[in-house]
Amino acid sequence: MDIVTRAPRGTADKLPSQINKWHTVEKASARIAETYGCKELRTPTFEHTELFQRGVGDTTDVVQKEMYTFNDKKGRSITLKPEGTAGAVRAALENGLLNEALPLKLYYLTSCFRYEAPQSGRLREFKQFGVEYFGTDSPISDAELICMADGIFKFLKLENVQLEINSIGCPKCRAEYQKALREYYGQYKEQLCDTCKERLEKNPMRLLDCKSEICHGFAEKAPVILDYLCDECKEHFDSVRKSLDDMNIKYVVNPRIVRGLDYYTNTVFEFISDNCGTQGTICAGGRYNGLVEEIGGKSVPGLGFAMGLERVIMVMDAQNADYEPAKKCDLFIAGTDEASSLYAMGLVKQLRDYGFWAECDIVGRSLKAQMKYADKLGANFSMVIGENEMKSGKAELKNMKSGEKSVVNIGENFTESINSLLMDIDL
RNA sequence: GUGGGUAUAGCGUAGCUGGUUAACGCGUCAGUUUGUGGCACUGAAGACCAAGGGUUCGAAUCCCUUUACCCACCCCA
Repeated sequence: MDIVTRAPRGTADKLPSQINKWHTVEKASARIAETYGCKELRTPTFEHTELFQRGVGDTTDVVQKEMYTFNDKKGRSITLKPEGTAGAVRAALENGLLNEALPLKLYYLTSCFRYEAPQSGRLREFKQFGVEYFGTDSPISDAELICMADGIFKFLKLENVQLEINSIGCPKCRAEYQKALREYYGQYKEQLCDTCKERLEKNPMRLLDCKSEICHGFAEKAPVILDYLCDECKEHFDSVRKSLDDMNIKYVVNPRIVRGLDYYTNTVFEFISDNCGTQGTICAGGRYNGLVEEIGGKSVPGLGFAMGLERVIMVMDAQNADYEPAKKCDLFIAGTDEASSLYAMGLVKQLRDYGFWAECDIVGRSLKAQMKYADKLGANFSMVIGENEMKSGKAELKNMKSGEKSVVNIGENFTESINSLLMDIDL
């Protein structure tokens, strides 16, 4: 196949027959976020590259290897957003949103772009639903945020989704912990895999989720971050846990969760399912108290999460979840000749003005073919207009499922005559 | 970047110990007597069998190369 007839690697068309799945998850997540007081924010698809270098972190894989970066015609370095948080923070700062009553609660639905090797549950363009809270440091807000994500999955009836939480502390206690990690892994340095040898200096926490057999083995006995939290961070984490318990939200503490984005502090969490290939994480997030300042604002605490919508849909597909049904045509009006087809078009227009999905023949089919087509559209009702009907001003409205017919006026008060009949249907 | 797999009509597949017009299901279109769909039946359109090269009298079928896609590692939502 020619390159122009093929979508770029790692992208996927969302076809009409599948679009109800997207509507289902997008509407559910947006509506639930709104019940938590979140307002929708839409930020540009691309930003200055520096924003992500600063926000996401210069040393992360996402920034180092996976960004779609290019120079625009004036030589500015531009990057397609690889995640949603940095742009949200930038927009909040730029537009003074943090100067109003806090907390500021935002949500967004957006495509993200990462240049990765595509596989199951991993695309180069993928869609995220995300939520960001700004201006609250209270552990209750961590719990509320997690509760929201949990609520979305419950609303969508996802099964076997496990919530894992951890705290990676503040910069102070993390430094202590990293020192301990370096000491621990230092004694096995020669045996570590090559990447881990490098990570040991730069970001020892990443050694914990290394999947090479040897490193993985060492991780089991490695020091645990939770033992190194300072009093404040420990108290925060305990409070978050208590709030979750109070809200009856089940979770497991997984001290090995290390997020790949630099901005996280304190609480981090993941919602995991084994129904989306080997990519278990369908939603992840946490607190990022240093990010706003890092990007150039005052010190304002923040926290948020992002859901990978393709993955959520994969899980729902695997679990045969219910999506909102595809819309069906309300009424098909068939014509028997040129004059009646034209008249049918006029009636259809009137119904459309009322908000109904009405159809008539626009390809010149025979009456029989029109009826077949009406059936394919899943039309709830059909009606045939011919010479007789035009003369008498009356036509038969046929319920396609039951076969019942009722007579309606097709003259002056057509819509009044038919309105209630169309509305009444509940097939 | 490293492995493994796949590539045949719009979609899903069969054919792959080489042999005349590449098959089937779904879908599309038309018809089964003229103004009524669903079911059934009949028929039609639609594929240079991913591309290029090689072996052979002859290749979708065997060999090589390339490309694309899928899956896994890595990393992440």
